[in-house]
Amino acid sequence: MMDSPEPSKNNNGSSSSASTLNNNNNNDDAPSSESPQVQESPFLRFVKTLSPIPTKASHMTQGCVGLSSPPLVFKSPRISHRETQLTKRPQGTQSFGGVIPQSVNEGNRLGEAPGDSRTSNSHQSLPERFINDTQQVFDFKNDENTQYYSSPSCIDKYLVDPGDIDQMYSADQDVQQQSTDAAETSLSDQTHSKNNILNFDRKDGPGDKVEESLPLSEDFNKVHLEKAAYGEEPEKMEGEKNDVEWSSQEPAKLESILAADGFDKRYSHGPLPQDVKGCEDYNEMVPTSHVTAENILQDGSEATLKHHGIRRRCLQFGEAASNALGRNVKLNAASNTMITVKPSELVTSLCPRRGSGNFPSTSPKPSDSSQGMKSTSSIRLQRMENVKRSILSSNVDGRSLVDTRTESHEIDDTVATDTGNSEDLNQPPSPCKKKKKTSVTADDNGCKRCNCKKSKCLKLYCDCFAAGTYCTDPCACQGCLNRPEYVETVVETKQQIESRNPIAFAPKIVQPTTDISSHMDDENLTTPSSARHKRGCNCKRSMCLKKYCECYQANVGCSSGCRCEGCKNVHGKKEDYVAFGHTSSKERVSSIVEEGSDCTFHNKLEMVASKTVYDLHCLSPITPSLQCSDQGKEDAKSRVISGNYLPSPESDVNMLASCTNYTKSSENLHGSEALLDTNEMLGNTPYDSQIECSDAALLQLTPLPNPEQSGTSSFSSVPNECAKITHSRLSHGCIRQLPGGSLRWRSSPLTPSTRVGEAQYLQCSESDSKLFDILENETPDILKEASTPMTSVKVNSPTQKRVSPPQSCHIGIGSSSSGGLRSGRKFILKAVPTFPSLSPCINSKSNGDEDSCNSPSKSPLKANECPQRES
DNA sequence: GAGTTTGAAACT
DNA sequence: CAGTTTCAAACTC
Repeated sequence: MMDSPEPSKNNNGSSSSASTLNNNNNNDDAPSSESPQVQESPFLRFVKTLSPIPTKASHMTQGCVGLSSPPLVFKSPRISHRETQLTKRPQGTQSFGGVIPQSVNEGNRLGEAPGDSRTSNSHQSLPERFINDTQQVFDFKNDENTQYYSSPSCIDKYLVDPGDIDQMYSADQDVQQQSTDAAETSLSDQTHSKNNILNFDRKDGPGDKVEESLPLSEDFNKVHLEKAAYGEEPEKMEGEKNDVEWSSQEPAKLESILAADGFDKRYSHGPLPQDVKGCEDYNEMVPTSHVTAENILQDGSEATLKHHGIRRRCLQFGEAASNALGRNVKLNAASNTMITVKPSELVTSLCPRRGSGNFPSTSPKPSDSSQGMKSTSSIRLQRMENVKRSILSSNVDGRSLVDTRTESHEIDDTVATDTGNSEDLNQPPSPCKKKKKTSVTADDNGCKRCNCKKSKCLKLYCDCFAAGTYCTDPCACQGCLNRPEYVETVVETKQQIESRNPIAFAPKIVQPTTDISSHMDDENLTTPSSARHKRGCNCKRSMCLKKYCECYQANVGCSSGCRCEGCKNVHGKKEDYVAFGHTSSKERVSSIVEEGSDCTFHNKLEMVASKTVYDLHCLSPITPSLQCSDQGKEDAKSRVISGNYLPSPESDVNMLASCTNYTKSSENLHGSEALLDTNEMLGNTPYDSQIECSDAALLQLTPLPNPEQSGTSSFSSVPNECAKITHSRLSHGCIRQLPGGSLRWRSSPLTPSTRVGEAQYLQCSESDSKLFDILENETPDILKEASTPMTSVKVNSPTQKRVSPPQSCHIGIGSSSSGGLRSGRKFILKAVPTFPSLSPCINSKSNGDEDSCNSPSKSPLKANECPQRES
């Protein structure tokens, strides 16, 4: 870290140089970090001068390392990136304050961030530590990450509260950066929102654009943050374009380039706070997100960032509101425009993008991407297809890597385009914005955009609103109030709707508690056919063969909950579902069992689950992770054979864990990719699944890195397995909830490093809440306890209505018995309850939010219960 | 691009 | 809870 930053700084004179530097740094970093050289480096010196605390890079790093054992965690490049990003960002802003002004100012606006110094000042010494840590972690790779400075504060927090990375970031950034500005900004924002509200009817006053454009452009901005941060939008745009081109190029180049960009961006962050004042922060803005995004880019996980950026759209209103209060992170592009990035969005974006291994070909056109960033779901769908293709096309690791990057490139493109589109809906659309206002609701990317005329986008008629996201530029809505400016209105409206229907914002698609894989459609390899619409459709004339049918639109089959007439849903007929549902899993099991050896029913179930998972992995174009999947698969089987009572979930978990382990041990990068891949795999699933995938990936990642977790969750004990299962399931089902729940990351149970990575990851994801849910609900027990030190997990999602599918059930299933599998069809509304599996009955804290296994409503039942019951 | 169809959401 | 209206997307021309 230290090294990279330094060189970057030194080189910073030119962004281009930065990129090269980064590359060089990568090479250099490792040694430097290890050796005292680092201390000697000018950067360190500078830092020392700045920070009262003597730079003990080694110490710091060691301490951190010891705690988190970052290297392991970071093995997966992406994760590490994230982590680094997390740490870095804060530092970047903070440490930079001191350092940047000197060197960094360069092209980037780093120099602009005088305020940064303010924010960072107290922590200046910390950065070194952090850097060291990060260096260690990342040295193995490029470490574009290394470039930056880990934020000392982050480190501290990290150390202190591994669990709350999110908070850290949010807190750090918010507190530090925003602390000074935040109050003002928040106030201004609120006032803004009020003003906006007052004005809300106004449609596109030119003046409005200026004001609104900034906030509205959030999503875009988010995406752009990275770009904007540089202040190089044009260049960046080009750079992004280049990225796209790069996709085909060698990863190394990409990384280097990305690193360079990321570097600039990072620096840009520093300035942001300052600029931010001028700009209003968006509620959505999340410091962490910014960090992650940037970091990700740097890491070569660029794709991830990009992915994240893609997702930007998802806003959980509740969160948004909260964010508005405090969390908003402001990034200043070189220009006055502020770009806000939501972590959640970022994260979510990751999944979808990843999903499309084919990015280059399938990658949404920039223009398209720009148009619709809104609905992640739509994106997901498209990606699913892409993923399928990719999966089908390639399983090769290297390929997968390439693909992921390409995806990232795509993301970049989208981002670039997005950046272009920052205008309000009402406002005259930028060229890109309302391009397709036509009937199409989703972009090529799958981003949805609404076209509401009378609902003001404050009713469920509005897809954006229903999805818990703000309308974006691509939207062609009129009189839209579903914008950051109107957070209050949005939140109130949402609350009202929720009061009427608590699960109104819950994910519509839920997976049955039973094995995910059992119903995998061949067509939709990634999409479990088992997924069903929460409420079911009511089609009468479309026969569920057109998009009028929500089930069909979601690529899920109709279920018993549907009241459709003449159902001919290609994804699954209602009748079939009813009849098939129960038996299908068993049948599948039997078939699978044939392959496997003698197994008990449970084992069979596990087999099935594992198999499904395995299949998914296999399908996914992937990195080693997939390969790992094989191992994992076997592991799962072996486990099953061994008698692990945990059925499918475990196997899945095991699979994942094994994969992750494998990746970690073997290749850090691969590990990250693997995660991505898995996510992608999952991502194919219609809507929720993608999220789940991401979650799964996260989960996977997390467990390994953390010794504790590994111990707890990963392999050894059954409970661990349960936890794993829960994780996996969580990943599958829990995350889903997007819209409603606005969960905040609080703690990740994982070790610091892992936590950090996770946190970043999570934060990045659009579905912060989702991830959160997952973590909290799923990991919860295990992670919480295991990771204990940091276990502060909070579920803040105001909405929290996640109807996450089955996860709880899954958990239950996984934990206890096949019961869940047997039932097969239970849908869990709220995903996340807790991880019952790990600890026999640990109630996730509160997750009460969501449904227990079956109840869509917030059943008190928690994961604990589920397993028990089922058992 | 305009108009129609459709079904969810909202309302009564 | 059922029926009706409103709404916006999907679809057709």
